[in-house]
Amino acid sequence: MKTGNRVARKHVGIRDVAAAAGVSVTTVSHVLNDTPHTRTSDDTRNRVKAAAEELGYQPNRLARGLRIQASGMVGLITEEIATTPHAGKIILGAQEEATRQNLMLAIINSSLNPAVEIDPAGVRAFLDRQADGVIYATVYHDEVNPPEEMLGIPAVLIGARDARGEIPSFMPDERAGAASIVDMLVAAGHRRIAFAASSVDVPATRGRLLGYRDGMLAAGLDPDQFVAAAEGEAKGGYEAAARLLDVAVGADERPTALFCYNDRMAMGAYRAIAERGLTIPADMSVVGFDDQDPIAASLFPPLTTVALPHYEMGARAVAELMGIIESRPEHGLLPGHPTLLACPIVHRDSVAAPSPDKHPRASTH
Amino acid sequence: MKTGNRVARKHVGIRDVAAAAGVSVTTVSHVLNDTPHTRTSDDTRNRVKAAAEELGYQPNRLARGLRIQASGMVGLITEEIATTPHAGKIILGAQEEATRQNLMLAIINSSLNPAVEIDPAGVRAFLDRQADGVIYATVYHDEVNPPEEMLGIPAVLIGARDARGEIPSFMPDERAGAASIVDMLVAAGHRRIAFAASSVDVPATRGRLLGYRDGMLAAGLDPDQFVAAAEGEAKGGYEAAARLLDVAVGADERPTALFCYNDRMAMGAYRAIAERGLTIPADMSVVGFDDQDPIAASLFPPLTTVALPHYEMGARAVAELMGIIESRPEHGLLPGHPTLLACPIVHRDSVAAPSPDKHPRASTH
DNA sequence: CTGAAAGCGCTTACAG
DNA sequence: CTGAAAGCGCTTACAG
Repeated sequence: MKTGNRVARKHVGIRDVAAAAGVSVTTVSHVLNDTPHTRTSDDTRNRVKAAAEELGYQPNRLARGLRIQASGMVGLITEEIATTPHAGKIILGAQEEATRQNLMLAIINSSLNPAVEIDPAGVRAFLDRQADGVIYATVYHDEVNPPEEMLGIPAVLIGARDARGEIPSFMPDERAGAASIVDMLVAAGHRRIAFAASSVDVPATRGRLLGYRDGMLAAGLDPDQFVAAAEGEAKGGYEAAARLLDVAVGADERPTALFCYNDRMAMGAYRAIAERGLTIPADMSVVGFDDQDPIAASLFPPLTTVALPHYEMGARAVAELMGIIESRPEHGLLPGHPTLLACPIVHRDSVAAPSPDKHPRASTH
Repeated sequence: MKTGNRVARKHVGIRDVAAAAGVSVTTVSHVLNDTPHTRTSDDTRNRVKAAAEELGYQPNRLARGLRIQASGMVGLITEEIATTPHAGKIILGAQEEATRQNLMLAIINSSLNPAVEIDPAGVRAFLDRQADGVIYATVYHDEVNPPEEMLGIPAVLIGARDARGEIPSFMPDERAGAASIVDMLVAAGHRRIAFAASSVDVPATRGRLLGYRDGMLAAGLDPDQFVAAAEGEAKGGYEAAARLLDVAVGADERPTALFCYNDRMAMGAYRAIAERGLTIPADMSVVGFDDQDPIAASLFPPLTTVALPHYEMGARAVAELMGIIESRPEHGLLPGHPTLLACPIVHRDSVAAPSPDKHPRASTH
């Protein structure tokens, strides 16, 4: 009993399966892995599978990894992003795609905020751990200089393009997203569409402003008339909205729709609008950007906004990484040409057609 | 050249270091790992270290793991939590503590929301990968029934206690947090402190209500007079606040402070208060719970609230896990007795002393 | 103080 | 169709 039970709970290895099935470990490996170019009699296969099942055999991935020189693990480095709201969706997208690809996702948060220089420490940590590839997700930068460590290995960027043009990347198409929501406003009948811009110079600031201008121009509208910039927070939204609403007191000159740089600004704008006795969306439509949880859905009324493709960036990044690892870059994606991912509009209740009937003067002008 | 360069970029192993230093791999291993009970001459040590440095040697963790039967990786399973706002901080805390412990953190999101039964799939995935231990983080449940897979291995729970009482866990001390913020309100001079409770029956609902009552009772105040329950969202906060404010129209009977079940409800309460022409905090102090980003800081005025110890739960969980792995449970923590972590107050600008001077009648009553 | 050798649990030419 | 054997890169008794 002493001898027998001592090993009873021991880990069952391929050797145990082989013994149980009365075959060699070679054969066990072949049938369990469906090794190509290998024939095995049905009888043998069944015996092996039954034995493996019976013993609850789980191949040791460490041993397998050592042998085939691949850990089956990819690393995700998030740059201050784990703390950033809803960037959890990048992690979620990456993790779920990793599972689909039979990969394990490990993560490291980079404390450094390099703006343009990527922190090599996280990359090295993953390399020490035999990661098969690495994803570096930044808060939205334009260009980034990846460290040397990233150049020799399968790598992909999220939220920033590689300045050297060697590493593939995925970024949100903020410009097109912004343009699409002004298109939507135009289609709803709005002509005086204001933009509460951000005063901080980040790529998103430029992209969304450009998109606003695209949309206005496409509709034959003046892209300069109703633009005010302020800090990209609730307070800034309040200020920008106040300025935009107060330039023209008359309802027939006032914007009928307000596009805010982000949802937090929209939150502030809601207040400025309420203070002026105006109702959303009856008197004023407002839209945001980010689909930031829990703001967008919690506002009165719930905010129509454009969503960032966080989940998709995470998922696409690991799919692409897997492609590189197996050296078949997805869709022949060109390194250095970042892939822009669509930012879809999320329709809620803050948009309505303008109501000229309430201000008949507008039509007599 | 052909022969020489072919292997130039090849991975450098312990054998290469041994050769370069003119010693055996045994010795290299001993000096690089500072193996206990092992003497090595300083001269040899230096040669080995220099050689390792020179060659840029990085031990292969897979090989090491296979040999010592420990992957150096721990798994974090998050139950729908990756999507949940600011739970990213659990991941962050776990990751940073893992790095401190020289562990790698891998994550899996559990799609299943079992309420009381934990999804074993994630646990199994980690076991297949030779994880040294597993952390399961739930959205706040009271008790949970871990699958058999978790029983035999180092494991810890976040946000829920093990019904069987075998797995250690960390949970926020919501009750004490709630009590502490009413204490604070009392200290600021408030006596009529209302509570906008949640109508959904989750542990947090009970804990926070209990804490409110503790605080009121401790101050000799009636814990039943000003309580209204509604959905734990902005809308519910609006409704509950409206009810609480309208019961007594007179300023001398109205609550002077409102404690909301969570920050989203506080967001709605802000609106109800503004609609009644009241100012925060001059006419009405309001506090929330969760310190939910970006609501709490974005409100006008910024909301004083109580924070959940997300980062700490993540960090403590991996520290405890490491203790179990090395079989020295931290502080002799008793399994089954969950460790309650403090929920600190985050002071912002939504609290002031009540202003009886504005309503002199109050003192003449 | 140092090293030869076994072995962790797999995969994979290679031979039969 | 099947198996014996080498080897992935380490660590660790054990011997000297």
